[in-house]
Amino acid sequence: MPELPEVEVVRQSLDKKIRYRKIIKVIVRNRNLRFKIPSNFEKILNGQKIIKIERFSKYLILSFSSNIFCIFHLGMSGTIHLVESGKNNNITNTSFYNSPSLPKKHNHLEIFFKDIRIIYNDPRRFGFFQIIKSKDLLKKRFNHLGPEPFNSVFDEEYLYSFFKNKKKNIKNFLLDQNFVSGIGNIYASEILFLSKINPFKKASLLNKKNCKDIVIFSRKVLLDAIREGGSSIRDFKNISGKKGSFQKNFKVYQQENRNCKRFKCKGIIRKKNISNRSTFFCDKCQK
DNA sequence: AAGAGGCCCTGATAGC
DNA sequence: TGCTATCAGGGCCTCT
Repeated sequence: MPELPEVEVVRQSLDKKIRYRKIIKVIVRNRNLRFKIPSNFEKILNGQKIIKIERFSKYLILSFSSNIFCIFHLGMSGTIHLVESGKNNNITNTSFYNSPSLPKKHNHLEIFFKDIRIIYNDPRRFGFFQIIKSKDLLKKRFNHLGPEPFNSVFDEEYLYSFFKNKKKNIKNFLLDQNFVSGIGNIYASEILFLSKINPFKKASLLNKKNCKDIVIFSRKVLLDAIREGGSSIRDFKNISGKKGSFQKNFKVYQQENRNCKRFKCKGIIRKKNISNRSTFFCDKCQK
């Protein structure tokens, strides 16, 4: 479900609601996620004070005052829900499940604060929670990931030299988190459209102008999407249940058979699979 | 070493 | 009101 913009929207809303708060209770209802939630998870989190909520790529990071960290990932279908109700926050009270905005199945985890709790829901279970015990280990955990598009390291030269002798197509590189972190299947198609690059194009064939455009439009698309509250193509919502609106700005994603939106372009938007992920592009203006 | 392919899971939707 | 096939915003592992 979430790419960098959606995860950032979740981070921002968590920051408003739970920063500086102390965890007073943790309930794990289902430990089965990508990695099993360890049996001492509740004990470790209980009593921790959150001093920061950060994000790297599509990962969220809770920093605790005791210098340990909890990282989590939403996978394809993970969502965080906020329950703000002093009265219903008694842990023995389950009536809040009747709230229409809260899912009834697949609630894996609940974290309680004074007057507030957050619930992690994940039908497909590709998300996960992990405890990281030091700053060094946190750094190591993300060591294999490439820079985010916003990082100054992610520039024309980085792309151009990275692509040298690479036979893979450019779409796959945008999805390769070792090359660049945070871009997912939606934004990859959007970035390539704005850059006028065909998603099937071999990376080694891209010139410097192509590389520069990818840098510029990666940043633009992700920033615009964050400003719009993310994209809600199925049911992405921020933690308070508000939908994002960037899906209204899609130029190619889910626009199969529509006319190309580029000024004076007579092309048609096509959908094709690349590595089993649907890929949208204009058959005329993306070379 | 790079790259292709499969797999982890449930749910919504399309087509018969 | 059935069944089956396909697809979905991610990432990791294995094989060649």
